[in-house]
Amino acid sequence: MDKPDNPLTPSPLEDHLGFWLRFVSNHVSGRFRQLLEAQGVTVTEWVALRTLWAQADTTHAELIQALGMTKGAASKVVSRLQEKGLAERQLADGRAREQSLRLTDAGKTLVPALAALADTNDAHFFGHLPAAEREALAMLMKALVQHHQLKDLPTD
Amino acid sequence: MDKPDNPLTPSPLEDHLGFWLRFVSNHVSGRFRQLLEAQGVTVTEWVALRTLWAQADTTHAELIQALGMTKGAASKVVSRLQEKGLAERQLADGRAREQSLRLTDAGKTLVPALAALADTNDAHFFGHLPAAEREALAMLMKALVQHHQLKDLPTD
DNA sequence: GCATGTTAGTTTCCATGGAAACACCTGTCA
DNA sequence: TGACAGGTGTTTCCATGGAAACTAACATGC
Repeated sequence: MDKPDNPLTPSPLEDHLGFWLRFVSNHVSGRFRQLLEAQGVTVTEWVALRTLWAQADTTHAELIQALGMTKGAASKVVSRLQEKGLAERQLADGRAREQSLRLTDAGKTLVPALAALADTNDAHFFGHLPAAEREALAMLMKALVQHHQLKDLPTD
Repeated sequence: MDKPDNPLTPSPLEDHLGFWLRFVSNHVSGRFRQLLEAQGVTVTEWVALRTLWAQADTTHAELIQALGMTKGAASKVVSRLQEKGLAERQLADGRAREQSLRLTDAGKTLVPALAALADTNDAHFFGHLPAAEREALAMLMKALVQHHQLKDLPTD
């Protein structure tokens, strides 16, 4: 955090809060990725599935928003889910272009199982912390989001 | 964090600490990525440059460790840095295979500038927080790393 | 009705990283 | 010395995502 006293001796990576956040965050989602992998699903696909679950008929635009990806990438995610038989595209009523996205029965069955993995993973990493500490961390993250008006989650 | 009362209603993504960590972390490194991009460097390349800076003659193995990537990917990073004229490979004395990696003069000039960007970015996101809060967050992240024995930073 | 600009979604091209095959060096042991 | 096991680094192949070109449908004005 502190400014280097001398530009010739750049501050070490570990001096940055961003470094530690990224370090932990990458491990958390990395482990989650492995759990999902065993179910044949990527993290991106999980977010998409979770989004489609939340709302019966989801718009392509809404999915883009939820995934924080470009429309091209989002389109490909849907195609992958379709190939896996987990979701399907349907034409919105009357429209010949706008789609409404929805889970297949297989998708509907899978989501709760994957959600359990997400719960498990979060518990694995943070379960040992006292509730107050977890709450404080969540509050701080949300405050940062609020303070900087951070919008959608960039998948990166 | 809390277990869902009913598996049919999976807990929302936002209930997970991992979600918020990832949300913030991705924004932090996303913004940093943009800053670096203006200098023609990727985040991975920055970490590599910073590593080579810290130690005059770095081993390929040490770089792999620092980047948290596979040796193949690390090899490609070095090639990119070489093409950009920022680093170079040299054969370790006597050896015909083992390399010692080092910055070029251009690389040495660039690192402090990029380090300033890193400082700037961290300050941008966390500078408004009281020092105690920043410290607490850093401590918590380091404690998590310690508790779970997290090793190198997975680039993801 | 139809031309034209806009919008929704797809496809193509490129960059990056993991996995694994590959190429080659080094050390050891017979 | 010479085979061979293990280590070091590169290359190839594949998956994923961004950027932008592209396609098709829709709306609007004439």
